[in-house]
Amino acid sequence: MMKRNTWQREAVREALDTTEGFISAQALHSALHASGSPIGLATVYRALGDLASSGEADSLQSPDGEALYRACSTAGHHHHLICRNCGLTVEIEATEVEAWAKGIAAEHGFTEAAHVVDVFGLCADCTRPAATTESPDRAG
Amino acid sequence: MMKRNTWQREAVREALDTTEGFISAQALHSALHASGSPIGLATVYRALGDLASSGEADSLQSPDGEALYRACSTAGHHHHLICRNCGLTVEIEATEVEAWAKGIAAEHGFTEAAHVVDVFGLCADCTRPAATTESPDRAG
DNA sequence: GATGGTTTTGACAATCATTATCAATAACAC
DNA sequence: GTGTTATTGATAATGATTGTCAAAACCATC
Ligand SMILES: [Zn+2]
Ligand SMILES: [Zn+2]
Ligand SMILES: [Zn+2]
Ligand SMILES: [Zn+2]
Repeated sequence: MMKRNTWQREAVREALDTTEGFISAQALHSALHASGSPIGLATVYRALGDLASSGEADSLQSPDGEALYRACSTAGHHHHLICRNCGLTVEIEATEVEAWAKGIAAEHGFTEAAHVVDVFGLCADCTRPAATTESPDRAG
Repeated sequence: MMKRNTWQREAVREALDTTEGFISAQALHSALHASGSPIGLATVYRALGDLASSGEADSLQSPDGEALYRACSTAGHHHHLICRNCGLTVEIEATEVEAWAKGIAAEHGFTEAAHVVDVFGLCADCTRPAATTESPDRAG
């Protein structure tokens, strides 16, 4: 079962690359359609799933259970600092946490420890006194 | 709009208390029904939502986007070490992680930082060579 | 360039968790 | 007890994700 290259997969990869922050499969599909692509929704789901499992994309569950994806720039294992207002995402290393997680697991007799570590907050821009009434757009 | 006490809410709280590890709204509803309670599904969802937002219960999103709940024994903010096989959960404090999260956020100009930090693994019991063919039950 | 076995696609149906409805019911202050 | 009002629950609605499967696209080979 050899993988084949299709413009659809390439389109998804590219769309994801040009997207700032995390985006849902639905949103990415809309974006592609908006830019004229006739790609199907199911295909976007499949492509994103593949990218995620091959490590080319990061994925996480939004608080309301939606799966979000993001082009992954750092090769190895890493985590994210995400602006909950504009979606801006920073890839971060968490050496301390890696060690801590491993330690706490061992300490309790757990093996094969994996972990979920994400930090959400307001980026510098979004922090500027919301007093200015205007707030940055949410998800492009 | 004053909150009222109903046997339904109490039932949910109790069911959650007697449950080891995290459980979904659907599963908790089934469990209640199984034990003879005629409580409605929507009510279970509402009760769990309330418990979670009042801090009496912890909640997290399972990898497949399901919301899971657990009676919270520790009052303050804390994290979890969860057995991905049997659901056994250990509440853990992580002073280091708190500091790290706060630091990394500030370092990047982020404010109002919150974080999601959970460790998944196999507990000591579940680690015993799966060679014994038999494995502990999943979710009660 | 044509051919053929396979993989991939996509329109649409099917799932499945969660939320919205809204009339009937139960809490509780008086 | 009575009235006001929050709560319940059967059911419909929503919305994301997955399954289906014939048609289309890939690509190694002729
Ligand atoms: Zn922002
Ligand atoms: Zn890590
Ligand atoms: Zn276990
Ligand atoms: Zn914490």
